[in-house]
Amino acid sequence: MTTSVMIAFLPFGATTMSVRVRFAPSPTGHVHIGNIRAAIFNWLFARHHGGRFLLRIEDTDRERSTPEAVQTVIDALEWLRLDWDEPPVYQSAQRDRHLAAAEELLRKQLAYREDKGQEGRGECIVFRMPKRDISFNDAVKGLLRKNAEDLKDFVIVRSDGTPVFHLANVVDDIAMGITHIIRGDDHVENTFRHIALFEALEAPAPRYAHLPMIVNAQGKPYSKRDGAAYVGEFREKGYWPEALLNYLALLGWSPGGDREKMSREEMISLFSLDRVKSSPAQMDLRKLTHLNSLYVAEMPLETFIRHMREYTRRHEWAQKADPTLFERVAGLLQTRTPVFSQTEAWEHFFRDDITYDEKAVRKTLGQPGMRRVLETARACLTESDFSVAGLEAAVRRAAAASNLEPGRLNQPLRVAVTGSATGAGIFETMAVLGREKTLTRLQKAATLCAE
RNA sequence: GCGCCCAUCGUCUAUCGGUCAGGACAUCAGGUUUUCAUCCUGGUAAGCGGGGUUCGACUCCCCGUGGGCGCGCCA
Repeated sequence: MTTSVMIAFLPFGATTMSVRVRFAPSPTGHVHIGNIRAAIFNWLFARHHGGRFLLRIEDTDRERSTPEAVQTVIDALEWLRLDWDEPPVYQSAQRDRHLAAAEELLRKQLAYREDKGQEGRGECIVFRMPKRDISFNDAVKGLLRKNAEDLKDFVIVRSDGTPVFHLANVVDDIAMGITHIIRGDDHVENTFRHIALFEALEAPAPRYAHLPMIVNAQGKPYSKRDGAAYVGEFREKGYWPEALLNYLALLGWSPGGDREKMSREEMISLFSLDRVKSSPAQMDLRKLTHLNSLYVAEMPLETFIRHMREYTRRHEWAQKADPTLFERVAGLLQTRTPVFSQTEAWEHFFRDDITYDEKAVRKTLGQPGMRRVLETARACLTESDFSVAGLEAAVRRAAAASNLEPGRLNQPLRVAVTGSATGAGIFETMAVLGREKTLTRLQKAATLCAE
């Protein structure tokens, strides 16, 4: 018999009780991807069980915990639509409660005052770890056990009178009625202490689930230097929240089988802690981007337009862009936009001057006789209407007139008109660009051509 | 150093003792397309090593090896 039976745990089955989980970030000015992933799992778990998802701001570090930093957390959650069910609890406001708990432990001889000498000035309050083994059944890692001799007493109130993380955390969880704690792997070792605290405070311990870390290619914790690491960065780079949510949910969890792309409703109904892996997962930006492009491609055009307006706002060319033209370009480029921030293919539609890709120019316009070929094309296009079909016919005529196979003229035209060798269909592009711009650019491009 | 945890294609994963070890990203080769991308078809690619248990092990156990986490008056 292990001692774990002596510790009161909340009932095992989530169905017979109302689930209350929490996301408890310390506001630092940014929300790390690993943290938000913990929030996602908590949220999915709560929604799956019809429970409550709560928010607790661990703002005990007064230096860093500015209102702006708190807002960053709120923004991240709102952006991903991880809604919480009760007003946020601010840990800094719970101090009396924390200290009262410490006093109670002191009274019960479960904690003691001590002057540790070191940097401390005066006495701090130390929690007395029970002299026996502690074990608990982690929902993802299984039975975890720690021997008594590996568990040391620890400080719960500093000599300056401020409560330490462990105390605050447990006291708040009790006050908030938390039933399941779903958090990062790095907290596993703390759990033994926390369980002892729950017991000492005569509260049933919640069920624990420790999520594997998100790591980089070197197996180290994923950080800013490995690419985007904060929620805000993903947003800036133009990832769609549904795609990021989907991708992050798949990091360490899988519904089984081949399911990958899922709506949030599907994830909610499929989610379960026992399908969470216990090995670390490596972040793969390429897969995220691929998933994102799928989401972008399938969203309603109006939604795409709305977001592209937002993402292009900082570009000068977009500020004065004709709304109708903007919409037509969006229609042309939606399926080739992996992330909202990728606007290279947009720019030339809205500018008078275009920049030519040197390599593309050399390869196409640099061909002998190209100046005459373009002049012929320009003549044919001048006579054409600017519908897609009309343009295609005109280009075919121009190709024939220059003794070129059908299609051989397309790339030179593309480079002449857009400056680039890649892009949407050339007929569609010219149609959207319109007669005036197309013809002007063709004329201009002649100067870049070989004789 | 001590304690704990982890280990399937390059990456994310499926598999709950019996599978030609499946899917996705990436990659390669074809095809479609007016370019690129998309899309379609196909290919390369995995059970860390060694012992057990079992008729049978990726799956269970043990020992290695490798990696991670923890060991604060940080959170």
